Amino acid sequence: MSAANIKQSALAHFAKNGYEGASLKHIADDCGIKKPSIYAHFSSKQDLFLQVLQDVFQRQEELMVAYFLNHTDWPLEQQLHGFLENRLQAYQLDDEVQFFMRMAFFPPSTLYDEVMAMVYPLLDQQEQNLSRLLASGCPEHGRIIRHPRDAAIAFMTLVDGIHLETVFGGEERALRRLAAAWPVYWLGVTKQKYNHKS
Amino acid sequence: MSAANIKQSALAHFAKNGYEGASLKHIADDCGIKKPSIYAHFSSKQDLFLQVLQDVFQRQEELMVAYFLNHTDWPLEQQLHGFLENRLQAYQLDDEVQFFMRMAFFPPSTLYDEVMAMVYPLLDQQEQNLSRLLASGCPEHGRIIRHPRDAAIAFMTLVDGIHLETVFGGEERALRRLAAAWPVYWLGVTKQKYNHKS
DNA sequence: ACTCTCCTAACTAACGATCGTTAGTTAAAT
DNA sequence: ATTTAACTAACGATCGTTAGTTAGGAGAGT
Repeated sequence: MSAANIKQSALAHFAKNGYEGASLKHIADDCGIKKPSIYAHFSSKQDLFLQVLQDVFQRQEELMVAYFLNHTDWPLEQQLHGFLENRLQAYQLDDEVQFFMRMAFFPPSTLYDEVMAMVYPLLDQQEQNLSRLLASGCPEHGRIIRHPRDAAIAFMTLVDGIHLETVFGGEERALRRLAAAWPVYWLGVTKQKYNHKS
Repeated sequence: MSAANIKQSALAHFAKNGYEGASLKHIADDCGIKKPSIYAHFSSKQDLFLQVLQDVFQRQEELMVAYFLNHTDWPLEQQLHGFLENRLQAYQLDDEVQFFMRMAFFPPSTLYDEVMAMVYPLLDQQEQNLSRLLASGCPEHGRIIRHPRDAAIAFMTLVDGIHLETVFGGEERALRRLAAAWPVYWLGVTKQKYNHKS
C-alpha cells in the first residue's frame, strides 16, 4: 500500500464527509489496511489532509492553466465556453472538484488559515488570468469586451454557479445550467452597454 | 433556557462546523447549560439538527416568496436585481444563508435523504416561480425575455455564484460580484438572440 | 392562604463507542 | 543488517446518549 493510495482514498472521504466527518478507520478500511498503519506514511490526520489539499489544489491549478495554454489559437468565445465544458467533464473523473469546492467554501475551522493560504492565491491568479484574456478582446467577431475585469468576475460567478450544480445535481444538471447560462453570459459580455439605474 | 435559544446556538455551530463538526457540548456551553440538558428539549442530535433545518428552510422560503409578493409593482429589472441585494443583506443578519448553502450542497451523509427532501422542493419551486415571473416579460422596456426558463436557470446560477461568495468572502466581495455580474446577466437576458456554434 | 402533587428543566455521573494517536512487535524487502 | 510498512494492543479524550436526582413553578383540594 503506497502513500498515493491512501491519499486517494482519503480524498474521497474528505470530499464526501468533510474533514471532521472522515475517520481514519474508514479510510484505512478502504485501503485494506488497519488504522495505525496510516501513521507509517503520515504523521497525523492533519498531515494527511494537508498533503491531499496541496495535491488537489496544485493539480486543479495546473489543469486550469494548461487548458488556456493549449487553446490560445481558439476564438475567445470557444476558449471560455470550452473551459466550462472542460471543468464539467473533469469533475466526473474523480472527487477533486467536490473536495475543492468544499474546502474553499467550508474549510475545517481548525485549519482555516492553512486552507485559505492555498485558496486565495489560486482564486486571485484565476481572476488575473481571466482579466488579461478578456482584455485582449475578441477582434475576429468585431466585438469588444468593454469591462474585462467585470467580465472576469462575472465569469467566475458563472464558474462557481456551475461548479455548485455539479456538486449538487451531477453532470446532467450542470450541463443544463451551462446550456442556459452561457448564452446569457456571452451576449451580456459582448454587447455590454449598461447604465445601472441608481 | 428555551428550545429556541438552543436552536439558535445550534444553527451557528452547524453553519460554521457542519453537522459532524458541531458538538453538543459546545452548543450547550454557548447556551450556558450542560450537555445533557439539551435532551430535555430534543430527543437527539439528529432531532435538533432536523428541527433547525426545517426552521431555516421554511424561513428562507418565506423570505423569498415574500420578497416577490411585496414588489409586484416594480419593473422586472428592479425586482430581480433587488432580490440579489436583498439576499445579500439578509445574509449578514445571521448564519442562515451559510447553513442553507452548506446543507444544500454538502449535507451530512447520514442524513442525505432527509436534507434533500427539503432542498429539492424549495429549488424546484424557486425555478418555477422565476420562470413564471420572467415569462411575463418586461413590456415597460420594450424588451422581451425570449427563453424564460433558460433565463430562470441562468438567474439561479447567478444567485448561487453570489451566495457562494458571501460564504467565502463576505458581503463586500459579494457586492463586487453583484456589481460585475448583474449587468452582464441583464443585458444577456434582454437581448437574447444567440446561435450556439456546435 | 396553605399544602400536596405534578411537571418541567436543569443537574451530576456514567455508559459504550469512536476518535486520533502512540508504543511495541513482526515480517518482508533492500 | 537495516529499513520499511504492516500489525496488535492500548491510551486518553471526546462523542452522543441514558439514568437518576433535584430545585422550582403551576394548579388543584382542603
